[in-house]
Amino acid sequence: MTDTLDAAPQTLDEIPREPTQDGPKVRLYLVDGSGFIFRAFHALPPLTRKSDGLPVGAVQGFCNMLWKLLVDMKASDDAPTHLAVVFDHSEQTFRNKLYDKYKAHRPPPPEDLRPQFPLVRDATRAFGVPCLELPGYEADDLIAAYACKVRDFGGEVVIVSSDKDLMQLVGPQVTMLDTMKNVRIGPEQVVEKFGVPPDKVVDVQALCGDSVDNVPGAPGIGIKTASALILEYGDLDTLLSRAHEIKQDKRRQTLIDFADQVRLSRELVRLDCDTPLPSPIDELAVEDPDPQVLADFLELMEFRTLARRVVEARGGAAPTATPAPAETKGPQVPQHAAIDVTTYQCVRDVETLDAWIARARAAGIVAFDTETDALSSASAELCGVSLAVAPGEACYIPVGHQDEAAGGLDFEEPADLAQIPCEEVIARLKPLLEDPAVLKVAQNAKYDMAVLSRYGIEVGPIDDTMLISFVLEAGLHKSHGMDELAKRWLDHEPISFKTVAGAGKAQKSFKHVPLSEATCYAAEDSDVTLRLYEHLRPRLAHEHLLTVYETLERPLPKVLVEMELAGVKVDPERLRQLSNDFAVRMGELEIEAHRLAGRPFNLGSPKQIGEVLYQEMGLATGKTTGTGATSTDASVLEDLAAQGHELPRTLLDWRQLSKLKGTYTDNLVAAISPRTGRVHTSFSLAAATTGRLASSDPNLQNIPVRTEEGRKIRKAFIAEPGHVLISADYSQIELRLLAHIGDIPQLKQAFKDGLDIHAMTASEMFGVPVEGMPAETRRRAKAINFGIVYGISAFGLANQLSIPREEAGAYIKTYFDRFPGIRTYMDRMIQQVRSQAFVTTIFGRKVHIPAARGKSQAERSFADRAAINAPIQGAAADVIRRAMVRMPDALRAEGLTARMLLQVHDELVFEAPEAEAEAVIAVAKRVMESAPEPAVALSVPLVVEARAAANWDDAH
DNA sequence: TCGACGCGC
DNA sequence: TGGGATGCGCGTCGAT
Repeated sequence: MTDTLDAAPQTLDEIPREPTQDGPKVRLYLVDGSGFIFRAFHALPPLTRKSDGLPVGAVQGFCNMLWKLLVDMKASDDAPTHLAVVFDHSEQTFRNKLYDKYKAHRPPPPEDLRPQFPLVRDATRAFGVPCLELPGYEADDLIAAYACKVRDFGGEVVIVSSDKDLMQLVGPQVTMLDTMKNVRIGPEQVVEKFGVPPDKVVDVQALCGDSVDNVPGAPGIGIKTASALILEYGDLDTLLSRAHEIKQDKRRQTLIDFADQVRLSRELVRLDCDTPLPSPIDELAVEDPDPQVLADFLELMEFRTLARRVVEARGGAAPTATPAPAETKGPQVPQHAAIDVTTYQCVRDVETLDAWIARARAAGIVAFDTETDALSSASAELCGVSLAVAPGEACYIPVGHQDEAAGGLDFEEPADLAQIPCEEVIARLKPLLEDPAVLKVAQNAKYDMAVLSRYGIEVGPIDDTMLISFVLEAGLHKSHGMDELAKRWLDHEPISFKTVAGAGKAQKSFKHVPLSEATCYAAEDSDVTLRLYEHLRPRLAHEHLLTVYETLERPLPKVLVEMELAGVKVDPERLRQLSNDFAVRMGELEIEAHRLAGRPFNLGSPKQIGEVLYQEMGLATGKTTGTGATSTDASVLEDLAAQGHELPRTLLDWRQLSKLKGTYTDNLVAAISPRTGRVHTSFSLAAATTGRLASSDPNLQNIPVRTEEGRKIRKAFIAEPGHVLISADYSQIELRLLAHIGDIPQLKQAFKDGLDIHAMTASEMFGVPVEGMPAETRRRAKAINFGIVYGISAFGLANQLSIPREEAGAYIKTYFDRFPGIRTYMDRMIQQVRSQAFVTTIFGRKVHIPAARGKSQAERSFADRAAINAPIQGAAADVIRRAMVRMPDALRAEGLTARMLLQVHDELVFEAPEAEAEAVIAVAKRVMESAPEPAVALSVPLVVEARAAANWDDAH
C-alpha cells in the first residue's frame, strides 16, 4: 500500500499496548472537541449543505482541522502514538453541585449548531479517531485525567486547544497546541497569559473569576492584581491566611470578605485528574482511517474539496467521473450473514452482562428493545431487555420471568428461572443507556423510553428505525412496524409475538414465556433493529432527509413521552353523570323511534334503519354507500328531516347521544389510570403521512367541541387543584401556509393586516363590503376556503353548502379568477405528483403519494387532491412539531413548571399552576409563533390564541 | 375482519 | 365518456 498515512514513523504494531510497559514513549494528542466546535462555529462563515440546507459549517471546520492535524503530525518530529477527541457530556457536572450558578448564564447553543454536535462525533469516527466523553464531567476534566496519567507514566501530551482553563495542565511533558493560530503553548506562554507559571494558574483564576463560566472569584480583582498577589505570597492559601497584611484597604477587605468565595472558585476552576477514564489509553493508539468510511462520510457531507485532498494525499487520482445522480446511486449497505436466532445468548449473571455492556461501549452503538407484560407503556412492567452490538451479536437479559402459576395437574419439572435481579440489571444498564458516547438504536423508541423512564433511565442519544423509515417512505407503506421493515429490507420474517405468547384467549404474558424462546424472540428484535439501522440510516443523508429527521422526528419521542406520562385529569363523576343522562334520553328516543316505525328495531344498525326508512316507510334520497347499500348517514337523515319526517330527526338525536356515550363518556372513565388518576393517551409519530401526530388509547384528538352536548364532555377535562388548563392554538394556520406557499398576494396582505380572512375572501369574490356582510355570505366563503385546502370539487362544495352544483361551480371559478395563484399552486402540485409520485413541505418533509401512478382515474384524482393538501397540512404539522421540540426548554428557561399535555394538530394544551398562567401563555405564544424560524421565513405572520381556564372547554 | 358512521383538525 | 366527486386520523358498532 502506498498510503501516505503509512509513512508515519510508527505503525500500529510498534505502538505499545500498555503505556506502563517499556517501549516507545507514549505521545498522546488530546483534541478539545467541544471547544473546537464552538470556535469553528463562531469563527467561520455559516455554511449549509447545498442539497438540503443542513448547517455544516462547524463540521467542516472541524474536519479541516482534524485532517490538517493528521497530515502535520506525520511530518513532525513529535508525531503522536495515541490520539483522541474529547467532548463535553452534559450541562450537569459535579461543579453544579458545588455551585449551582456555575455556567448558569450560558445560553443554549444556537439552533444552527445543535444538529452539528452528533455530526462532529460521526466525523471523528470517520477519521478513525476515538471519541471520549463521560456523563457528569466536562471535556476539560477528561483531558486533565488523561494528561496526568500519561505524564505520570513518563509520556508526553499535546492538548489541541486554546482554552485558558486548560493551561493549568501545562508542564515539561504537557504542552498545548492552538491549531487555528498555529501556536504552541508551553510554560512561557502561560506566564505571558497569567503572569504566573502553570502550577499557579488555578490560584490566579480563583481570584479573578470568570464571568463567562460564572465563576465568582473576588470582586474587583483581575489577572494583573491576582498574579501580583500570588507571586508575592507564593500561593492562594498563604495569601488568604495572611490577607490582613495587605496594605491597600479595599483589596484587603475584599480578600477577607470573599475568602470563601475564592476557595469555592478554586474548586470550580481546578481540573480533576482523578476523573475516571472511559477508555484505556492503549485503545487510543493512532490508526489509519478506513478510506472507504472516510470517503463516504465526506461525500455525505458534500465536503468535495476535503474529499479531493484526502484522495490526493493517499496518492490516488481525484475522481474525474461525475458521480451518478443521488437518487439512483444509493448508499453502500453492508452485507451480513443471515439472521440465526439460535446464536443469541441469554444473560443470567452479572459477569456476562458486564461483558455485553463493555462490547456495546467498544462498538459505540447498541440496538436495544424492552420486553414488557402489557401493551401500554404507562403501566407495563419490564420483563427483560435485549441488546445487539453487531449484526448477529445479540443477547436477552430477562428480569421478570416467572413460572406460570402452577395449578392443577402440572407435574412438569419447574424450569430454572434464575435471573439477575431487576435492580441490578437497571443499575448496570443505566450508565450505558445514558452514555452520550454510545448511540442507542430502537424501533419505536418512544415506547422503550417511556418504560425505562419509570425505572429511572433517561435513554439517550437515540435513533429510531421506525422514524427513519417514516421520513424516507411516508405514504409508501401503511405501517413502519418492525416486522414489515424486516420483510422489506432484510427479507426476513421475525418470530411473531403470537408464536411465543399465543393469541386470543390463550395469550400469556411475556414473563411466562420460557427463557429459551424469549431469548430467540427478544434478541432477534434488537438484531433486526440494528440491521435495519445500518440499512436505512445512510439513506437519510443520501436522500437529503437528514435535517427533516434530526429536527422534526428525532427529538420528539422524548417530548411525547413526557406528555404521555403526565396524562390529563378528567372528572369521572361528571362523566358518569353525563353517561347516565345520555342513557336516559337515549331510552326515551328509542321508544319514540320504535313508535314512529311501528315496530322495534336496532337503532344502531344502519341496515335496519334502511329497512324501516326506505322499504317500510317509502322514503328515499337515492344516496348510496360504497357497497351499494342505501345510505343512512347524517346528511341523508338531515335531508329527510328537512322534508318534515319525524323519525330521521329522532334517529339523528339518538345517534348523537349514542356516539357521545359509547365513544367518550364511558370509555374515558375506563381509561383513567388507577395509578395516577389521569388519562394517558398514546401519540403516534409515524401514522399520518403528512406528519400529523395521531392519538389513540384513548384518542384525545377528537374530543367533541362543535355541539353543546359534546362540549359537556370537554368540560370534564380539568386541571389539578390550584392549577389551570391552558389551550394555545394557531389561528388559520393552514390558510396562512397556503397564502405563503401559493404566494397569494391578497391573502398574505389580509393576514398581515389582521383581517377576518373569510369575510375578506367573500368580499373579494362577491364584490360586497366586509361591513354589513350577511352571515351566509361569509359562511360560503369559509366553506370554500376550507374546501380549497382539501382540493374540493364543485360537487363536494354543493353538498357542503346545500346549493346547486352549477352555483358551486361558479363560486369555484370566481375564486380561482380572484386568486389565480391558488390555481397555479394546485396545478404545480398535480404536475409534481404525477411526475414524481411525491410532494414535499417547505421544511423538506417528503410525502409519497403512490396513487398518482394508479391505474384508474379515480385513484389519480385522489392523488391530485392529496398532493394539494399534503404540503399544507404537512407544513402545519412541521410547524407545531418544531414548537413542541422547543417548548419544554423554553418553559424551563423561564423557571416555569407548566407541562405540555396534549397536541391536537393546531393546538397545544398545558397544565400550569394558576400563578404561572400568564407567563406560560406568553412563552407558548412566542415559541409557537416563531416556530418556523430560522429554517423558514414565512411571508405571513403566524398568530396563536391562548387562554387559561379551569377546564378544557372554557380554555379553548 | 370489514364497512358504515361520526368525532376532531 | 362518465363515475365519482374535500385532506388526515381513530373508535365504535353491527354484520359477516
